[in-house]
Amino acid sequence: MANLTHRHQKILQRLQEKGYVQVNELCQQLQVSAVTIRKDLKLLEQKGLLFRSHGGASLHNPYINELPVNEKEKIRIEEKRRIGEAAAKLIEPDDAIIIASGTTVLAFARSIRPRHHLTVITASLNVALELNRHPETEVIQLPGVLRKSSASVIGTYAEQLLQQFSCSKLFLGVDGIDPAFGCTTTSLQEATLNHCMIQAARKTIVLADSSKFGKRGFGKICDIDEVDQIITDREVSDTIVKILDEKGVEVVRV
Amino acid sequence: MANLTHRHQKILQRLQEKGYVQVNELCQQLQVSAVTIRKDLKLLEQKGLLFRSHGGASLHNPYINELPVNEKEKIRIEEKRRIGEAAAKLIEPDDAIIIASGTTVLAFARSIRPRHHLTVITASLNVALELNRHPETEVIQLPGVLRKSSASVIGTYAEQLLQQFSCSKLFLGVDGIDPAFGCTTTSLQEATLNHCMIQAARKTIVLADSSKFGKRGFGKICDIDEVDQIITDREVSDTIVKILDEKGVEVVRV
DNA sequence: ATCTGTAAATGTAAGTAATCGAAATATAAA
DNA sequence: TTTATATTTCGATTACTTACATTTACAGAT
Repeated sequence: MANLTHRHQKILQRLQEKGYVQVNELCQQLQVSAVTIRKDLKLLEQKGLLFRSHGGASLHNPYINELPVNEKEKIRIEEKRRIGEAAAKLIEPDDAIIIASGTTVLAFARSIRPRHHLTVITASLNVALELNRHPETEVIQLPGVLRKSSASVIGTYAEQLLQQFSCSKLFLGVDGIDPAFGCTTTSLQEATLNHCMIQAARKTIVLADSSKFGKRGFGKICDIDEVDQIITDREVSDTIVKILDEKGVEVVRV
Repeated sequence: MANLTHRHQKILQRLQEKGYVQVNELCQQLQVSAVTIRKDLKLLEQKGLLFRSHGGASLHNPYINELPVNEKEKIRIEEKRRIGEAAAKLIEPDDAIIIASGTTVLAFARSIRPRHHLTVITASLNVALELNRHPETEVIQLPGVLRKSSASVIGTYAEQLLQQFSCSKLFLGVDGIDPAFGCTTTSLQEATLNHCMIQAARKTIVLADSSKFGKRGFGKICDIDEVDQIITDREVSDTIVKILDEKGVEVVRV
């Protein structure tokens, strides 16, 4: 019957189906006044079960999902700095490394203070410019079409050129790490290029803060066993670390 | 569906895909007035989710500030700006152009405000980042070893890749123009790459302020008759212009 | 069984705020 | 200049909040 909990169930059910509900709509369907619906939505919002907006409510926070690069960079900035610092310590004298693209590896590039000769191959223009400041570092820029959002190259030119190199380490940033599905990123072309990078390097080191775990992006880069090492922050659970360890992936938490 | 939050989501989604959105475009797609779209963009800008620009908005990351501001750039800055503006007017709809490297062509890149589709191939990372802001422009970055002083690539990778393109125009910056000896630059490798660019373009346009005339750099790029047009400032003497004219080079003084 | 008080649930009404577009004005680009 | 884009102002519409009234359910008293 016309019960409060009953209404809440209906509202949440509808929300699951459509991702969005409207106050007007619900009035009619549930045969109650708009004020009541608003009170319901307020309660459900307080419980964190939905997000209120003018005229209705939605299941997901519309603003937290797809933040642009600048904003993305501000998020978990401290974690990324620590991850970058830790990764920078892995660089050895006369290394030749590949650096992919993304905000995490840019933080890494900023942490590199080479004291010996270092060769870097990168797809990211920002990483290239950052490392070009160091006199001991030779930077090789990969070619290709520039992505608007990330200022890094993609495409077959880069993939072909990568075949001519063999580097000691690849430092890779990803959008999602799923022990079952592997590593993913938002764009398919970026994923393809990243996979070519893996093949051009003897060791693959993934840099990813804890928010990336359990997520899946659109484009699959590789299976998890193709990764040698993951550097992340302390918020990653022991359970995940154990699963990854069993698959032969070393996880470093900083 | 006519909801504010929905619109914001759509706008952000589109931004993520294309890196740029236009007010006009969004009006039609979302079936609201331009005023409303502007209000939306204003709100999203305040949230730090995008950057507003005339006629639209972009994700434009302000890394452009990190350009190497060496003394080279400061000198003859006004002349270079005027030369750049004049050169920008030569761009036609659906052009595919090559932009070399140097401070003069960077000034040129900043003057480009494309209204039609434009494809740009460049060796300079700064030019690439600058043009990456424009939604209508497809930027192709050439590969190679990064030069410390100019943040542009050199080397055989770029030379080989250039063989795969045929562009309508090349915009070239040089260090010296000598009617008898030809065009020169400081580095031999840069000269070689520049010559490959000339071969990949149907028309070669040299951008050079008056101080470059009569000088010779170390590396020879080409003979003077390989140049179709030179854009320079008014301080170049009539005598030189006449000599160049006889060799089939059109000189534009701005 | 029938009152009666209390609290929760819901509705009504009145005032407040948000949304949005039209027109006028201002500003920037060509 | 002309043209395109921005901003401002205003009014209409819709949604929201608040305060208070009504209903309902139920416990305890009569």
